Amino acid sequence: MSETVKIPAENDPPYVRGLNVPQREAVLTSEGPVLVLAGAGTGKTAALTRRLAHIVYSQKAWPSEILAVTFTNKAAREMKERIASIVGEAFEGMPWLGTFHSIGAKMLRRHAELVGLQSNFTILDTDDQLRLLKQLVQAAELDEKRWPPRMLAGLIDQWKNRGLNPADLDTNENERYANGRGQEFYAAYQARLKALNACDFGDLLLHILNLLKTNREILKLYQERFKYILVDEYQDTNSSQYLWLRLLAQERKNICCVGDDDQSIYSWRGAEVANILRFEKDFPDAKVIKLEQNYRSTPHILAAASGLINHNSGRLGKTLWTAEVDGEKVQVIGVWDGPEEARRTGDEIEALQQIKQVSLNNIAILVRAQFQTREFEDRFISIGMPYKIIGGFRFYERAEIRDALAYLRVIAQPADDLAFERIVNVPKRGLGDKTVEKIHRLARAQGTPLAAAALSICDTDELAARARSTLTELTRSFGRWREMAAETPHAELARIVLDECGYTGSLQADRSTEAAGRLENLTELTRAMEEYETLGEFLEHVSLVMDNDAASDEAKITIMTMHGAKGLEFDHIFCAGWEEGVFPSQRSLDEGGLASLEEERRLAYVAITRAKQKCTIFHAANRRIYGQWTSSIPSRFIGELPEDHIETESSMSGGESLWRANWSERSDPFAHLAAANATRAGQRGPGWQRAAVSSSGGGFDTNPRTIKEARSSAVSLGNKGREDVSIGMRVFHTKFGYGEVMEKEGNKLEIAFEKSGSKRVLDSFVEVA
DNA sequence: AATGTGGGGATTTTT
DNA sequence: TCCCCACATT
Repeated sequence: MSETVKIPAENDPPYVRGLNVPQREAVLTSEGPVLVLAGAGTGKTAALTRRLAHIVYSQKAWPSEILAVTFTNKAAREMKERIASIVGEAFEGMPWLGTFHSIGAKMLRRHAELVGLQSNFTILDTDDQLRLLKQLVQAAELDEKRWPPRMLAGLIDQWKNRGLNPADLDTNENERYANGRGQEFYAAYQARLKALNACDFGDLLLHILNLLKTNREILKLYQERFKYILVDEYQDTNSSQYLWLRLLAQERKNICCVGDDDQSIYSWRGAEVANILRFEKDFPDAKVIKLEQNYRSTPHILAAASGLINHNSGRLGKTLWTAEVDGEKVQVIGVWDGPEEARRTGDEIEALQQIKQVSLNNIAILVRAQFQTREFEDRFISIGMPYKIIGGFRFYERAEIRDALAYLRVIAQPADDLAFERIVNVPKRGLGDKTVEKIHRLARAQGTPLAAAALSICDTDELAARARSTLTELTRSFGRWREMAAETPHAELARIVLDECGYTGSLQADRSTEAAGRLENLTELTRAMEEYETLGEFLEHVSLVMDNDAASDEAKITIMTMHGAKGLEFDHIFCAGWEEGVFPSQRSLDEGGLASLEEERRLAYVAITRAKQKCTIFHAANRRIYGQWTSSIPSRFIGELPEDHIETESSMSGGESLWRANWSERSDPFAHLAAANATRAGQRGPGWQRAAVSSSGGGFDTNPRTIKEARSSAVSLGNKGREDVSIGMRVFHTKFGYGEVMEKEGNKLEIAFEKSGSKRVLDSFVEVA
C-alpha cells in the first residue's frame, strides 16, 4: 500500500463517518461471510463502497485482490467512481470490479484454450444466438412452428443459468424440446459456437464454472487471488453465478452479499431469491445485517410501499422506517382511458414544473411494458414536453450498428460466419440466397469458415458471372481492410469500410425518415470507437458494456419500465396503467401463478420506492390493447395500498353520464357513487371502493383540455419561437418525417406531415427541409 | 434477386 | 393495431 495513505484513527475512520449503526457494521465486518439485507433507499451503495474502502485502507488486501461483482455496467461504473472519490489518488482502480459477465469474459480470455476457444473469441448477442439456433433447427428439418428456435434459446438459457452442460440434462429437461432432443440440440449448438470461436452470454459464466469445478489449479489461483468478495444485488444471482461465487469463496470465506429479497424482479431471467437462504445454509456462521433506515422517501410513500409488500408471503422481513416527517400521500387517480392518462400525467408534470419549479430530470414515468410508452410519447410530442425513453432498443441492437459491427467482426475474426452472413448482401449487392447457399455448401465441404469459402469459390465457375465478380470484389475489399487494420486507427478504418462497402452511400440515397438517424448513429459509433485502444477491446466493450445513455444537457422526463427503474430514484414518480391484466400482467399470472403475482407485487414495490417526494398512480377504465378496446378494472395492488397513506381521485366525475352509458354493469370499477352500488363494491373488496370512491376531483378540471389550452398559450407568450420557420415551409421531424407548417404559435407548430398527418410539435424538434 | 401479401404473435430483458 | 416472418410474385 502506498505510504501516503494514512491509517485513520481506529475509532472513527473517515469512511464510516455519517453511517448509521448497521451500515457501520456492514462496512467494518470484513472477515467471514456477511449477508447484508438492504431495503430500498437504505444507503446500500454507500455501505458497499465504504466497505471496499475499509478493506483497502486497513491494508487487508490490494484493490487487485478484491472481487466485486454487480449486475449492470452502470452499477459497476458508479461503484468505481465512488470508491475513487473516497480512496482518492492511492486507488489504482479495481481490475476485478465489474459485472458477472465482464469478469467472466476476462477470466475466460485468459484460459480460453482450456475450453476449446481462442482468446479472441466473439461474444454473441441474443440476435446472433437466435439466428444460429434457427439454422440448426432448419438443418434438422424440424417444424419451426412447433418448436420455435426462440423456445430452444430460452431453454438453453435456463440450462446455462442453472450451470447445466448438455451432458448434465436429465430426461425431464431433455424432453422439453423436440420430443426428447433437447440435449442433442444443446450439444450441437455448443459445438457450433466452438467452431465459430464464439460464446454466448451464458457461456461466459458456464465455461468458467466448468473450469473452476474441474481444474484445481485454476480454482486455487482465483481462490488465492480474491481475498475478499463482494456481491451487489445478490437477490438477482442465478444458480450458475451462485455456484461460481461459492467455489471462489470456499477457501477464505470472506464474502459479502448485499441484496433485498423484496426487490427480486428477475426470476424470469433465472434469478433465484432462494440464493439468499442458500447462502445462510452454505455459510452457517454468516453474519446477517439488516439495513432498514430509509433515507430516500417520505413516510407516506414508505408506508404505502410497505403495506403493499406485506401482502407477499415468505419474505425475510425487513421493516423500513424513516426519520423524516410529513410529505404528500400517494395519489391514486382513475381516468377514462389511456390517452387521458397521458394527458393528465402531462398536466401534472407541467404543474410541477411551473408551480414548484421541479426539473424534468427529477420526474419519471414508470410503465409495466414498453408498449405503454407510446401514448406518453405522442402526448409529449404534441405539447412539446421534452422526454426520453429508456430501454427498448439499445444502441448496439440497432440494425445499422449491428451491420457496421459485423463488418468489423469479419475483419477482426474471419471465422465469424454469423457476421459474414449478416453483411454479405448488406447493402444489397446482388448476392442473394442462392449464392450464400453455395458458399455455405463449399464451406461445409472444405471445413472452412464462410469468408474463406467465399474466397475460394471465386476461383471456380460455381457462381454466375455477376455474382462471382461482386463476391470477388467483396473478398478483395476484406483483404484490403484487414491489411489496413494494422496501421489505420480503427475508428478511421470503420469509416473507410462503411464508405467503401457502400453502406453509407445506400443510407444517403435513402430519403426516408429513419435513414438520417441511422447515419447519425453510425457517426456516433465511430466516435465512440476512438476511445478504445484496439478493435478487439472496442468489440468487447460493445458486446458487454455499451449502453445508450444518450447524455444531453436539456432536462427531460424519463419514461421507462419499472424493471429499468430499479436502483434509481426520482423526486416524482408517475406509475401508469395499474390495471388488472396490465399490471399485474395477465401473461405473468398465466404463466407463473402465485409466484409471479408476488414478483409483480415486488415490482410494484420497487416502483413506489423510487419516489423521494411524491408518487402518483394511474389506472384507466379503458385501454386499447393490441388494437382492441378493453375495459379494465384497477389493479389489485391499488386495493392493497394502506388507506391512510393514499389519496384517491377519479377524473370521471364530470363525464359520469358518458361513462355510465358506456360501462357495462359487470366491469364497472368506478362504483364511485358507492352508495348506489354498495353490493357490487362489496364483492370487489376494500381496495376497490377506495380506488373508486373518488374525491371530488381534487380541484382538477374534469376536462383536462381546458387547462391544457390555457397553459400552453401561457407558455407560448413568453416564447417567440424560431425565426427561420414560417407557415408554408417544408420541414423535417426525426419521428414524423417531412411535412408542411400549417400554423405557428410561439414555439409550437402545427405541421401536416406527409406520412403521419397533422401534429403539434415544438419547433426545436424540426429542421428546415 | 428484389419486392409484395397473409398469418400469427404480441412482457419484463441488468449481460 | 402493428410488426415480423414465411411464402409468393415480378
